[in-house]
Amino acid sequence: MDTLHQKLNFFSEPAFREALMEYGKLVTLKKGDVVVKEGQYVKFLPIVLSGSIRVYQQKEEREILLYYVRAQETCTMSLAAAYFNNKSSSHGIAVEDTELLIIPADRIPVWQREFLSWNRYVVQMFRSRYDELINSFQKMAFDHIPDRVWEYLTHTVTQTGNRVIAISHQQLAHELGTTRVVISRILKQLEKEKKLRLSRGAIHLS
Amino acid sequence: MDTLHQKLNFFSEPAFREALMEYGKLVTLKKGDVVVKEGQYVKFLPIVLSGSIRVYQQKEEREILLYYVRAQETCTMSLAAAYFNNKSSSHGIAVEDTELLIIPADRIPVWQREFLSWNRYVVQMFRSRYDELINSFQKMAFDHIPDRVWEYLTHTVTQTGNRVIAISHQQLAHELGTTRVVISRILKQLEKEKKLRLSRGAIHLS
DNA sequence: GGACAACGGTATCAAAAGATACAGAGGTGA
DNA sequence: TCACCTCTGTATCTTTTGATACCGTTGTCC
Repeated sequence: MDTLHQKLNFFSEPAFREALMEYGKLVTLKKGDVVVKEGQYVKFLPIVLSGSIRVYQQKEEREILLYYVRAQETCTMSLAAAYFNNKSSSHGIAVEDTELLIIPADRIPVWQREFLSWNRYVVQMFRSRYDELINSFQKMAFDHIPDRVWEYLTHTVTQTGNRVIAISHQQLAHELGTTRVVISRILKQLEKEKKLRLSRGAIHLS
Repeated sequence: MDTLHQKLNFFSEPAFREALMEYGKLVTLKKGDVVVKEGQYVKFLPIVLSGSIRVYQQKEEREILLYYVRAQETCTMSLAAAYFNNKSSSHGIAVEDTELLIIPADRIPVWQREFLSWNRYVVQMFRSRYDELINSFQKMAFDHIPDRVWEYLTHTVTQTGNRVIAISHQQLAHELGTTRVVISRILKQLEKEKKLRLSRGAIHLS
């Protein structure tokens, strides 16, 4: 088991790591636990140490996946909301067992000015979230669903290092913003092309 | 003609306005002038005082509109690039005559820590750009093109306060990421429904 | 006036994706 | 074992959107 101090050394400034240890509180979440709900004030900013959190918005029955917060990342939606003391406009749910360091909201503006590490970290996070979103946007706009499905699958395999993806067609449809029937159709086609094998609740890439 | 000082008083901190006046340089652009090109290093951060700049990305023949930088706003893409001394991944072009205050890139991390006004401004800008993009994303994903066209038109009318919109079908198609024929079809339909009148190069809302 | 380019109208065809419906397979718990 | 729920396969039909092609109009520049 790594110590907290070790887990934080992706921040280069020692003084800043000290501050994180002093003000941060370690929290452990079980898969499915809710981190934030829409409408709640954001009093603590989470930094993920291990595991991952799914952040999404809900508008009139529709769900929009914004991003996953993974190890060493933070949630920019929470950050912005906390900074201005606004309510959250998103939901966050742990998709697996997750360790968080939570930071009191009032530290944000202080550290923002005090620590270069933090400042760079924040700008970097905003930037990469924005880039991610542009990317999804572009795919949504220009790529056909079969391509997006295939990309999702290969991407997941490289991420997890496992050629077996445990997901139902329904969930996958949800991730890509379409319907189950469409996904089943496409997956079946991919199976015919020998690119994968289907089984109940799982997809095996070839 | 407003003085520069007056134009900057959307920043509340007087000391910060002083810094802006000291380090910033006023630049005037003509419609069509290029502000940044993809691949260029970003040495100056623009803050728009009047007019507007269109920021977009170009990927394999496709164009993605990111946002317009309008009065009192800055370009978050430039900000992030400048902060990390990266090349720009976007293009920026003045869509009308535009006044800019340009700030040397090295001021950004300094002011970030020195002035609360600036700090809040930056976070606020990141947040609203992100929200905008989520919004477009959502519309792109769930709304049909006719609805998006109509929304674009009414939105533009309220923005400009003018019921006449000077835009060609081709341009409009471009804005919404579709083709001219589709737009012509839809506009004709809206005209039949008496919601607007068409003329060459312009659309008159009823 | 004539050449030319941008703009707009419309028809036809094809592809992509969504909606709906129904059936069967697998797993679980009483 | 039976009831029940989730997951998957598949067929049919419709809607939406894109692609292409062709033509007339308008405005501009020599």
